[in-house]
Amino acid sequence: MDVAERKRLTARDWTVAALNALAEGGLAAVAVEPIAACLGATKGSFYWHFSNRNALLEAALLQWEQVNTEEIITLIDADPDPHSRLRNLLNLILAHPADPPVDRVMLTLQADASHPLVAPVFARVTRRRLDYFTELFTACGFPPGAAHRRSLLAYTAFLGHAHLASTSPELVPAGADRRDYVDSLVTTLVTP
Amino acid sequence: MDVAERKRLTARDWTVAALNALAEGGLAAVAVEPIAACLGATKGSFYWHFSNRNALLEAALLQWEQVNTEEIITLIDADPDPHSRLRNLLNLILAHPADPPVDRVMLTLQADASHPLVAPVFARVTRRRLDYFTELFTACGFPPGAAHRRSLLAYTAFLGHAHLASTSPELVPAGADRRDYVDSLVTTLVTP
DNA sequence: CCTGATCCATACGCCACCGTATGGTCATAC
DNA sequence: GTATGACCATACGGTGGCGTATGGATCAGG
Repeated sequence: MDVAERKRLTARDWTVAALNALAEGGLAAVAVEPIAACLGATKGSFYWHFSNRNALLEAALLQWEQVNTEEIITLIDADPDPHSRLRNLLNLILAHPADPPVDRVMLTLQADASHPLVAPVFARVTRRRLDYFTELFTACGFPPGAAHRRSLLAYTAFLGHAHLASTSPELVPAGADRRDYVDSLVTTLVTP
Repeated sequence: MDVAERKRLTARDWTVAALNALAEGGLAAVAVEPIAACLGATKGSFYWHFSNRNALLEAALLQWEQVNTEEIITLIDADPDPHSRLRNLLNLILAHPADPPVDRVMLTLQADASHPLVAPVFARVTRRRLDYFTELFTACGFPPGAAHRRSLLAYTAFLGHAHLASTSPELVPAGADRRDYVDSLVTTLVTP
């Protein structure tokens, strides 16, 4: 939670902390004073690195967009086989909540999706992810319409899975059950 | 938004307004004074009907649980054919956001799912909905394991669909596309 | 060492919301 | 008609977060 015993903070420290707060308590938790306390500092430090709360929010959102979408796509794109890419991606994003990367920010942000700073980032991320899924299904040989429909199902299943895993982790398959579930989902998405 | 020209308010008026606020702006929007203003009243009225903000929240959550889960289940259960029930249910909950009943409260509440008043209601609703899906697939002849897996896919697809429809309605199929999408989803869920 | 720049703490005013206290209004019972 | 109780407005103190101002600390270069 805290940053050990560092005396001087950097702007990045604040955006990381803000992103954690965002994942934990939603947009309302991105509050200067609580985050300062959590970092062992005060507002005086914050207002040196950022002009105001919105600037922090903006930086945190951009960082989220970068880390949690673009980096994952470049990671997955390393594999040359489209079927492998699809399987790897689903296996990654349908991870059990015990593993970290269920995208909690996407969920907590949903409540404030109409916020002027959130909306554009949100729209870009959604569009990018859906387009990538469509690209994957197209590479697997599906015609445009079918590829789009399947990408929709894949992405909504991911979102719902993240939602469920985040609020009722005990209802989400784990271990061998999870493997079976992912396998059957991949099969469902790739056949006919 | 407002309640026209009624002079006296009832407790139900407040819970309805609270539920609207919840769907619009999340848990933080369930604030006494703004809702009072929205109802054309003041706090003095509110604290006559409720002991405090938590009481209002609790009432609103119970009402949501009742209207948005139990009533839908009893509505669907009127049909004797399990396949029809499944189709009707999916057709209802995968409605286009232009139609009302996409469950926005479920989404905005997600951000504060760990709130002491929200968590139990949330857990009950999730469990109830998943159990009902499982019950449907069992009635359709699936063995327990498969029924559970399919209920999981159906419910997560619904959640993700609601999420997507709420934040990027233009990316969700409408009209004839929607019918095709629901049809293909029903087919996918009911075969093998 | 001294100085300037960087980084941060403290103190302040502001606003939004919670909850309380108190008194006013209005309908109905009698 | 007036008394009672249901219903509501106003005014108040308390809290927590935002943003500003100002000065203290710390470090690098000369």
